[in-house]
Amino acid sequence: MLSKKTKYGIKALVYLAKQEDRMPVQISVISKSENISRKFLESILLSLRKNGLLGSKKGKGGGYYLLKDPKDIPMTTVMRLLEGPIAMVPCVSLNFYEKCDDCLDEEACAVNKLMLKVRDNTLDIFRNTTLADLSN
Amino acid sequence: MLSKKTKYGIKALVYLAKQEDRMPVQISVISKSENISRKFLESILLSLRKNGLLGSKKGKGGGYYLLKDPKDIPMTTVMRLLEGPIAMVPCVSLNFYEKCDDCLDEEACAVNKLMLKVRDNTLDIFRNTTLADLSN
DNA sequence: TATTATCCTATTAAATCGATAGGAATTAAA
DNA sequence: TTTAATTCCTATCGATTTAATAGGATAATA
Repeated sequence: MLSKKTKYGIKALVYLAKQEDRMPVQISVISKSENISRKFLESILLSLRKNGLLGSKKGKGGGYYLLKDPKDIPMTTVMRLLEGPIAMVPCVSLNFYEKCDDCLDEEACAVNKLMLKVRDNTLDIFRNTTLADLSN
Repeated sequence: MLSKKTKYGIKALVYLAKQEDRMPVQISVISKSENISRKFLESILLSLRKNGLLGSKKGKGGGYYLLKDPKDIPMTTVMRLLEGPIAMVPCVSLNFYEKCDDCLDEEACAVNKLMLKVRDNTLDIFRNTTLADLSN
């Protein structure tokens, strides 16, 4: 299940992607428009800034803005920052790989086999969808 | 992320699917073979029996067995019983649909749009993979 | 009757999630 | 130079979920 953090994060990023200019948008504006708890959204945007996706400006007229063109931000990046691994099990994860301790032979594991297929497909979608695609 | 319950459940089902005969297999046999906590596995198999996937027999020589031919058990069934919804958000779920309370217009929602694609692909894989496929 | 299993309910420790609180730091405008 | 607006940061909290364990009830076999 997708966490609310991820859900809200995507909505906020799409909101920012829809801005023609790159003027800062205040947290409260986004939170009202998207029905997201202001404080919660604050922490989400902060983490997206720390991870290099957003820029921010303090003080009056401040807010958050995208650092790159929406069409250059694939959903793989967004999902990994917000939700973490795209794979459903660590043993098929590209960026967060971990061996299972119960599993002796990864090649022979049914879960591994199945979830590898799912990951490949999901990855394909996220790679080929950008923030720009979602904001049209 | 896949829960251990689901992971263990799939492994146990595949183990049972590999049995040529339909003789009952004891929990402890599976738990040792697959490195799964015996008590935890017990509760998992019990729930699979209550949901009509497994049969059981008590007492000496007892255990669990599949009620159907592995090739007639698609992973959609298995996943829904063990993990619940296949969709990453309730608003794109076929069997567990729920409206988001923050979302006014589902059609216009970027998360909905994206996760619908993911669900379609994942569903396709689960529909076209049976327990028999995984036990080869 | 003894033994071997599943059945059932309850409990628990740890982790995660979603949200909130309150003030520090910074910037723009009056 | 002051005031208002806004992000920044850390800490905390309650609720839920997860993974696992415990212990006895029930049933089947030999």
